[in-house]
Amino acid sequence: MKKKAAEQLMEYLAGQGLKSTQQRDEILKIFVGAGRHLSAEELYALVKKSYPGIGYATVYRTLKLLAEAGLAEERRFEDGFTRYEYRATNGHHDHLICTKCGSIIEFENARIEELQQDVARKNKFLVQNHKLELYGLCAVCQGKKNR
Amino acid sequence: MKKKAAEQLMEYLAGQGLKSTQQRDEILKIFVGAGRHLSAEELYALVKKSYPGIGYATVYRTLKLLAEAGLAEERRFEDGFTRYEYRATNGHHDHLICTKCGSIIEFENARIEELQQDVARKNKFLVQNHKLELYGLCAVCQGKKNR
DNA sequence: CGTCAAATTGAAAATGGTTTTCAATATCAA
DNA sequence: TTGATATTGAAAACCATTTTCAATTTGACG
Repeated sequence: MKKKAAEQLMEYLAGQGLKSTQQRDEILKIFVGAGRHLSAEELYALVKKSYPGIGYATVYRTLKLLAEAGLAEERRFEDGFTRYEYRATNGHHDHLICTKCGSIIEFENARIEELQQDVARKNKFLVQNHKLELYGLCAVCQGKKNR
Repeated sequence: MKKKAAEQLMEYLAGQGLKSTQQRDEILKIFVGAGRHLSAEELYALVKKSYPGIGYATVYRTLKLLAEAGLAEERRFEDGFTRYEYRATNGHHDHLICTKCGSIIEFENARIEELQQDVARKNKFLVQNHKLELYGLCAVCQGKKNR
């Protein structure tokens, strides 16, 4: 029984006494439709096409809003700026990030998660969330010659 | 046969045609002495005590230099700014980071590393380095009441 | 030892991603 | 409709980090 993203946003807004706006709907639609990790800048460029009047600030604000609403996840990789990923129903996952072309592959590994819990337990640490990123070369980029 | 940090820096500088300066020596000494992850700001404050004339820019520049020389490792956690860690002889390790007090616990887990390689292999990905961070509450902070 | 080109420094200005301000506009409960 | 309140876009502000630039150090060479 998956809830539609638009619907989920609506509920969150209502619950917080916030308002539904054209901009928020449009941004969410494009964000979900993109189906990949987007930076505020990339999303701004995309939204601009169908909603030319959109402002940079609104994209930033909406992205944070979506994160609060549980619709987006904020991620900071090593390239300096924050990216957001649509939080679909599929659970947590980690990333393989190509340092050459920037492509991102997602993966999940239950055994690794368990081992993480073991480590936390040994340190009497209560894990709220975690981040695992493997940086390197994707299959395509390994083939290319350097430089 | 561990090499002294100061010596290692000297060698790097010589090899690169760079110069040894009082500031660099002082910064390195304090950095190594601190024995923990430091942001540029924190290090600047520490160095200021024994070398009041030090400039912010010099600390930033030296930190990058130390990273290039292999003496420091650059890390970006989720708190917005970059921290540096003295790269001792002990190998790679990952982090448990307390979201309340900011304390950092290091750990190593060979089995997790192996599983990461398995994941990479399955995706024909060549790992150059990785980052694993568990965010949550340390033992001390779990005891405190909220707010 | 002096010289002097080249590297380094500190202060201040610049950068660049992100956030805030503010006046104008849109939303929505009544 | 109205009115109180949230939202928007543009521009300014933020803030960690980087760069600029004139003055100062460093170190190879004579």
